[in-house]
Order: sequence, then structure tokens, then C-alpha cells
Amino acid sequence: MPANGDLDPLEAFRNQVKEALEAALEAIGIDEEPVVLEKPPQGMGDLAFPCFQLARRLRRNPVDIAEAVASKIAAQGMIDSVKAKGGYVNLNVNSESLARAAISQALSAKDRFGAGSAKGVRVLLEHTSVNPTGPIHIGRARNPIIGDTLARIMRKAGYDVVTEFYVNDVGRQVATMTWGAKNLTINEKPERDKGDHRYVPFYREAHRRCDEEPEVLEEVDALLYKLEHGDSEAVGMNRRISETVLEGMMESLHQINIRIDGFTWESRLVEDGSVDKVISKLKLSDFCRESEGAHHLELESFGITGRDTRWVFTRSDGTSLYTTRDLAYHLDKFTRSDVAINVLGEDQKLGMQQLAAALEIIGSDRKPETVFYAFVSLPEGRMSTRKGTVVSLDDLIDEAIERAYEEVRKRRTDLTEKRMKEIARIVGLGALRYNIARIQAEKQIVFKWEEALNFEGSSAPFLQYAHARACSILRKSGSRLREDSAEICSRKLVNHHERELIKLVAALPSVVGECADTRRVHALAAYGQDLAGQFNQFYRYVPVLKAEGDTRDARLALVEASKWALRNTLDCLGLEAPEEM
RNA sequence: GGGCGCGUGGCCUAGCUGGAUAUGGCACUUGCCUCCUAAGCAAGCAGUCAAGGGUUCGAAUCCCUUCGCGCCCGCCA
Repeated sequence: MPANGDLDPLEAFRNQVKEALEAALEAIGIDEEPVVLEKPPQGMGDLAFPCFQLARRLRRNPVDIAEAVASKIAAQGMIDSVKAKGGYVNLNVNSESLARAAISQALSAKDRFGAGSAKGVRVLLEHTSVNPTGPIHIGRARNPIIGDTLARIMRKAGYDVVTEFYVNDVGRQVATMTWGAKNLTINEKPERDKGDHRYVPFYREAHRRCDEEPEVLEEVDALLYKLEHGDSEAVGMNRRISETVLEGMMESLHQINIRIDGFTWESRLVEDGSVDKVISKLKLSDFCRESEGAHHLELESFGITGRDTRWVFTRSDGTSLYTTRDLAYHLDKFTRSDVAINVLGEDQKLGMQQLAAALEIIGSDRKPETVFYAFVSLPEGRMSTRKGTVVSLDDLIDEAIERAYEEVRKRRTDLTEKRMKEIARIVGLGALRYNIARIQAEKQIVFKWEEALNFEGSSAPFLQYAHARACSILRKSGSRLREDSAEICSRKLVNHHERELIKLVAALPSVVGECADTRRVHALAAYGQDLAGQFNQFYRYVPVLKAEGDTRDARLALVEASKWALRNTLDCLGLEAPEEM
């Protein structure tokens, strides 16, 4: 039994099935066969044990084996029935005990329903970490959404999660921006009056001047050198500007319900000497080479391939590079966590491979885990700051709320303006997050407004609507849930719609645990859709308020349990659960 | 030149530790509001799972080749 077995009704069933299968296999003389279970297609049961592997090993017909195994399993506990079919042993869960377990847990755990027990594992989850030079655009917006959703899911599953943003305030890009802010006079107004947009015109112009005027480039280099050698004036100014930009970016993230627990400033790692320490260690390595004053590691033997297998970690003037500092950062992270996870764009894959090799070379036994995501592009191609084809997260947020407001107005005439605006915000921002979270991270996304702000079908409003419907029933019921809710549910909820809904509600803890362990956010979005869809069917076919006696009370309890399952799923996805819409 | 990832009905997508008729959604056609909010429900239409070969009793899933798309191979971050 896993630590949280008592909290997970489906897990309990799975364990009973495993035990029963092991005993049955032993009874027909088969030892040490790993029991692998799968989910059969609709209508064939709840769990299946395929006998084909076994058939090959024993040189026996899988159909016969399945029948022999099935005949040795008795219906008991949560196992309701066992049938052999075409080489599979299909098992059905006992609806009464599942209802009892799931309903009682959902009703008592409430907003904790779905949670796994504390694992005592410290997770440091780094996400977003974009350069503080300008606003976040949607090409990168997957990062905070995937990162925050994963953090929420892992927290729910019982990990101790701290999210962190690594602020790159040392490199050339930031130095370029700071140089621009200090030396240029620009009348062009930024797109928005917001910290992250403020220095964009300066940054853009400074960049252009660097390309065209060598002496500007030299000045930026000089500033970079000062920054890395602790010149207090340069460091102070750079820090102020970075902070302003960072604050603007955080405002945007707060709007989509994302808050980051901690920040590590890259400059700190330079100041406190940890970068120098890493550099000294690297220089002692057998893989280190020097060329014209710059140092690099020769990583060919670490499976790094391509035109260049060198990994440079100091420039000729002795200053460090981004990845060198990132190496120091990872060593720091390891002291504060048991598991370090990075959410990164797929362009960082080689960099992470090199980092892993460098970690090995300096004798670290730890490596970060990485969730890579592919970039979001526009129908006309890649987003480009220079071509001016970027869509900022701020634009997306505004558009989402605006479109949602139109939808609310179409449907509701009875609400106050304030209430409509509030619902529009919840629904619009939900749609935005859901549409990013629902897609497997490694798949490319071509951004289209009508998809990103979809309000029906596979979308946040679909889930939120089911939740609002549940709330509406509960609000109108005028009665309190009974103490013996779980018991009457197990007796009275007998029709197909009720039972299928219970199965999905019962699955929440397993789904959360699975998503957390595999670090896959999109699977929870898919579960949410199934759950909401099943609730909507129930809503359509099973009257609650018009039912009578125990049946009414049992159905009300199921609505309440469903409400918690929906709400907690929404919460893990970072979406708000409106009580009306 | 090399490496990594992706390629599933007109469009988006799940499944990818090999297994029973390939999951949902959008769009389209057709029903359902005197009934707990129709942002919903039901039915229909629609698939050579990029192509070819191989392994296997069995391949969307594993292996090889090819094609297409993305990303990377900086003393940038």
C-alpha cells in the first residue's frame, strides 16, 4: 500500500486487483509475473490484465490463461466481477464501495480532496526566468503557465514546492539596456506605462547602435566588465532598471494567477564569489583547455556532438559566461532542494546537456530535471521583436478579458456591470491558461486568437461552467448534506450517469499523483474535461432538486463531491472556479 | 555536416514502458430550453495514425531509411 492509499479509492481498488491477480497466478503455478494493469476500452470493465506476455513465455494460449486466472479470482472487497475475454482478464470495480469511499473522502477533504500525503521531498522549481529587458511575449508565455501549473500539481500531490525565478541581471543584454537608459534620450513612448515596457525603446536603440558603432559596443563591454567586477554605481543602476522591468513582468503574471516564491539574482552569485569558485574547480579539470586566455571544457567524450564540442566558461578578459553562472546557480539550488526542476524552452537543450556534463566534471552527483517546451509561433511565422510581430502577454490578457466580457453580455442580462466584469476576467484568463496547459509541452503551438480564446468544448469555461452548475444546484437545494451521505450514495446512486461520474470523481487523487510524478501538466487538463463532460451528462439526465427522499440527498452529495473535484482540478490548473457565470 | 524534438480525420488534440472497435474538441448537418444556467446534451459526417521497410502472435506505440516542420551546434543570454 502506498502512503496515501487510504486517500485514494481507485488506488485501493488497483491494489486489491493486483493482490488478487498475484494470488490467482500463483494458484495456477505461475510465480513472479509482474502484474501490469491497463485501462480497457469503454464498457469492458475498469481494469484489465493482458495475458499475452505470459502466453508467450508459457507457450500457451492467452485466452486459456485468462480464463484460468479469472476462475481463480473471487468477487470480494472492491472487486465486483471478473471476466475473461479474448486473452484479457477484465475486472469491474464495486460501485457501492467506490461510491462510499469517494464520496466520503471528497466531502470530508473538501479543498484538500485529491491531495497526496506529504512526501517530505523539497522541490525547487525554476520557471519563467526570462531576461529582464522587456515584457513577456506569448512565444515564451508557455513557461510561466507550465511552470506554475506543475508547481500547483506537485504541491497537491504532496511535494514541498518552491518556485523560483532566476534573474539574469549580469549579461550583455541587460548591460546594453542599462547603457541605453543612461546614455540615450528617446522621445518614443513605450507601448504601455508599465515597468517591463518602459526601457524597450532604449534597449532597441542601444542594440542598433551596438551593431553600427564599434565604440558603443566597447562602452557596453566596459559596462559589462564593471558589472562583473562590482563597480557600485554600475551595479546599482543596473539593479534598479532590472527591478523595474521585473516588477512589470510580475504584474502581468499576477493577472494570470501566477506568483513566484523566490528570486535569485545572477549578480549575487558573482558578488559572493560562487562563480569564481566554480571557475577554479573547472580549471583543475582534465577536460579544461586554454586558448588565447579563454577557458573551455572539451566535452566530446560526454556525447556532445556538432560543429563545436567546446564549452567555453571564461572569456579572454577573465569574465564568466551565462552558463558558467548558471552552473554556480545549480550548485546553490542543490543545497536547498532534493529535486531541482527547470522549465525551459527547447533552445536550451544543448545548454542543459553541457551543464550536466560540467556538473559531473566538478564532481556533483546531482543533475537538474528539465521540462522543455516548444515555442509558440504566429500563423505568419516566428515572432520577432525586430519585425514588430510579437504579441505580448499583456495584449493577450486584455483581449481575453474583452472577448469574455462580450460572451457574458450575450448570456446574462440580470447581472450588475461589476459582476459581469468579474466573471469575464475569470473566464477569459482561464481560457488563456487552459489553452496553453492542455497541450503537451514538446509540441509546437501556432497561436490563433480564436483557439486561444475558445469558450466552448475543450476549454476552461467548459470546466468552470460545470462547476457553476454544481454550485447553482447546491445553492437552490436549501438543505444541508446528511452525515450519512456516503452511505446513502452507495445505496441510492445506481444509474449509469451517477456511477460514471463517481468513477471520475474518485480518480482525482490518482490523476494528480500521476501528473506530478511524470511532470505532465496537460494530462490534468484532459481529466478536467472528462470530469466536466461527465458532470454535464449527469446534469442533463439526472434530476437532483426534483428527486425525493434519500435519492435527492444522495444526488446532492454527489453534486457536492463533484464540485470539489472540479474546483480542485481548476485550482491545480491555476483557474478560478466561479459560482455563477 | 551533426544533434534533439514534433508529424494522428478539413483544423486542434489524447494515446507512444507494443495489445481488444485510435481519445476528445473545433468546423459542418440534424434534433433537444413550459424541465436544477443551452458557455450545455444527443445523433450524424469525417482517419492509408507523414511515407517505406523491419521486429512481433499483434505496431500510432519499438528499430532502420526517407520526407516535412521546429529548435540547437557564439569568448550571446
